[in-house]
Amino acid sequence: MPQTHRKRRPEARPDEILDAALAVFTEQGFAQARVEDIAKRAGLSKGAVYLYFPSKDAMLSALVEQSAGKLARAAEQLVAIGAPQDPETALRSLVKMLMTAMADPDISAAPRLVLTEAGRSPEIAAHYRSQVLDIARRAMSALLEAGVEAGRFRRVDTDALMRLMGGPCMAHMVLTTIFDLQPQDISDPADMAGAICDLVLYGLVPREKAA
Amino acid sequence: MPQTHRKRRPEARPDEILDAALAVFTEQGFAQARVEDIAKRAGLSKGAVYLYFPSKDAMLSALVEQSAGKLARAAEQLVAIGAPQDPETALRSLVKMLMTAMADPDISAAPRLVLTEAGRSPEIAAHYRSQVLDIARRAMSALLEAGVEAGRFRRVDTDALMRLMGGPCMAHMVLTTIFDLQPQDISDPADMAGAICDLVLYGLVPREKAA
DNA sequence: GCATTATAACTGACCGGTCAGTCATTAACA
DNA sequence: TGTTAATGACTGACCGGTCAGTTATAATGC
Repeated sequence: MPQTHRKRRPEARPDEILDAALAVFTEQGFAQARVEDIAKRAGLSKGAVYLYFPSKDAMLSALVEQSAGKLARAAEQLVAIGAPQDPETALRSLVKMLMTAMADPDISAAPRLVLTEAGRSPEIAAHYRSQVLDIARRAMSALLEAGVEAGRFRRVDTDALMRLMGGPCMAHMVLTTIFDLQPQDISDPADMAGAICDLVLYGLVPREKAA
Repeated sequence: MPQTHRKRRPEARPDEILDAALAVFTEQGFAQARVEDIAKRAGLSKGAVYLYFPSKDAMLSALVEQSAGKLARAAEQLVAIGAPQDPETALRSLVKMLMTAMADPDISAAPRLVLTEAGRSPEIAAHYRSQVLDIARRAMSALLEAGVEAGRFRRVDTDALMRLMGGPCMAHMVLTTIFDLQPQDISDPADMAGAICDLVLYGLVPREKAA
């Protein structure tokens, strides 16, 4: 048997397995994904996977843990830098970033898994909630406060604003990845982000006719 | 009635089975739900279920088919009646209805199943897309057009507006049912709908400072 | 009315396939 | 030679779907 010299790299294994797991979970969904397929893709046998993870569920948890917060922290940083100078531009950048991220299957893979699997696993839900939703909420709250302070924003409800910005991004993800709408059927994420920010910033009712 | 052994009621069976299926799917998720449990809950044996449905998948499809469109048609009707007279109030009513529906676990059960299972079953996705999304889009488009005609709304992008109204409702559903946020952790759906409509109608930027 | 036959609703043991997780064994090093 | 990484055949549980058999009800004959 020709020696595949790809052995003895225990340090790198966990990440390799998680990469493979993300790919297979994304392609097949968690329940349909077979551990053996994950192992194959990582260049291992099934048994070896169990040297690094105690169960299939643990792989999902680790995956969520790894990717959860990455995006939220990026958003947090973007707000921290941009909001004090120009809250409006910061808001636009934030939505554009989020929308673009959700349109990218690689980036949205983990949130998508959470969406479909969190109902089955309360601990994943709780983890995601604290690691992502809470961070995002803090960032949005800070952004809004900066805008209000600067007299650029009305003092509105943080949660309403958060859902108004986050909801459409989630919708974009659902439409493209779950309902499988193709790019030609759906607006470019950056354009959509722009249109949504325009609407939220300036309102549906014309300015000259404000009630 | 004297006969507690309620048997032989073939006419009522399919609906009884679907009711049971919805309950079990909602509690356990589709993959985890056992056909035998559905049968038990419907007061039947597993075999009998297969007299009425050819497969477990068929039960899910029938369920989606049954409930899909109900909400969309209600929305369509609400718009058809309200939009010509007062587009702004119609929009508010529409969002309130949607948000309240998504906050009710019984009503949102089917959409939630679609969200988690559509990725696995392209035909369910396609069906939901044509029966619900397309109807909703037409209604929103008509509402927007009526408002523009009446000079009450700016002419904005239909899809952006749709996502801006639908996204937060979906978010509400996800937060309450998937992340299991309790009523005390989250705004009342009607209040949230009001806050969101206020924001979208009048914009985040104060009127007196319009750019 | 009552007995007999026919029919359709229903049952639940069973089959076949799948797959997470285990473990005896082997290969690769030091 | 001892240790560690890795293998993959195997186990056991699970569950969707089937079907031979059972039972309630209706139809028919007398």
